[in-house]
Amino acid sequence: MGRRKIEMKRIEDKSSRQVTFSKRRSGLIKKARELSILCDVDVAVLVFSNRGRLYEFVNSSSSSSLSQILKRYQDSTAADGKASIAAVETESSPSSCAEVQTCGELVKSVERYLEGPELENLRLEDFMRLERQLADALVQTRTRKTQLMLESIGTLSEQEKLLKQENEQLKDEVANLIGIPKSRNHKDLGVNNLMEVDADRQYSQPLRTLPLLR
Amino acid sequence: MGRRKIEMKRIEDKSSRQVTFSKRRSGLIKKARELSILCDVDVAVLVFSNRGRLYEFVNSSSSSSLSQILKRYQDSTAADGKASIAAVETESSPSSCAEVQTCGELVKSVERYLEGPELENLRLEDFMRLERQLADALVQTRTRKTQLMLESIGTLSEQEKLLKQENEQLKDEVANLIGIPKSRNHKDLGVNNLMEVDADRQYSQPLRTLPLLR
DNA sequence: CTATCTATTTATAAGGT
DNA sequence: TACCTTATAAATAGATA
Repeated sequence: MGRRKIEMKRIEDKSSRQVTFSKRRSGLIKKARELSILCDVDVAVLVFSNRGRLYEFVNSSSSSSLSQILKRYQDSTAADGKASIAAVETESSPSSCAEVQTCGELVKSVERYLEGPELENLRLEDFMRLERQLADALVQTRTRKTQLMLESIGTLSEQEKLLKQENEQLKDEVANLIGIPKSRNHKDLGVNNLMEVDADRQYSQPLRTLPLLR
Repeated sequence: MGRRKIEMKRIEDKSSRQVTFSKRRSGLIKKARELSILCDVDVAVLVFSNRGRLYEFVNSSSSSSLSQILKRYQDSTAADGKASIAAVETESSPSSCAEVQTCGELVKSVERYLEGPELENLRLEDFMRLERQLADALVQTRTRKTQLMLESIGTLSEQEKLLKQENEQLKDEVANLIGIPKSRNHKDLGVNNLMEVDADRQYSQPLRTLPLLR
């Protein structure tokens, strides 16, 4: 429904993809709103941009747990967004494995709690409270996980940069030792090229999947 | 975009509302699919019909936590459905308040875990595992909550039945004692009618809102 | 990037089968 | 009930500011 028909495949041109994203996203959310009004039903639409931003529609009349879940989800991503800014300037990931014991203990207590016989003796109110608190814990856990992922990415990209510099230096040294047969030609330095490709992969893949893993 | 423009408000005619629901729902999902393809982004659309049926679109390329959350959500509601059948034949809710201590302890350990300084020393893998386990715990908690709600409803409906029987007996006794002015007429026994209405409300309202509270 | 402007395509309301 | 038809409303692709 424009000047001409378009193929149903990924739009390759970045800027027109962005424009289409903006237009169609608002169109989708408008349609969702109309559907919920005209037909008096609950509708939720979530759209994640490739940069991890969340655009959502949830009709307000649904005070259902669905909207609560989605709101929580939104909150967690909002928190992540702030975390991502902070994470860049954080020092490299500590990865001390000493405290895993604590994690195991927590998990065990959760499992004990949910599987033990005392489960039968709790009241509805207790479960509603527990539900809220578990959901909050889950949000916080996810936020921390994303933070760690961003830190990993930062560390890896630093390492990549250092390796590239080192490679350049080594190439220069090799060229000097041999005697400059040709100027720096990337094609005949297979090993170094492979390393660069590997480094790129480590750097870019987490970025592509990260918004999905929150 | 039809033969004529329509007002943006709930369609009152039931059958044309149903037709519009069907058409616009599929339109919305088509648009969501197109957006996800053209712009290479993750999109989720959830539509709940008034009869509780869920129509969804989640673009398949996202093995994301979003679809996982929604799948979990679906699973938990499916599990709840089975629980509802079993819950009717369960005995009345125990509501022993003795074990709340355990609940508080669990919550505290979760909070301690997420707020304490040892949080900084855990690795990414630990948080991914913790996330899964918290999500599972959340699903189980929600299932148990729904079960308890259904049990409450069952108990209330039992009580209602017993109260009605008792009322009938009392009416008969009163009629016999006074001397049978008229045969059992419901209209002039205002108090009993009020009780019946109340009992009905307690029974039917939770049923109507329950799917939203899962 | 954001907003407007139209020629077109697309969605769909009303009606028919 | 569910699926066609078609006139019309709405969305939007591409261009332009």
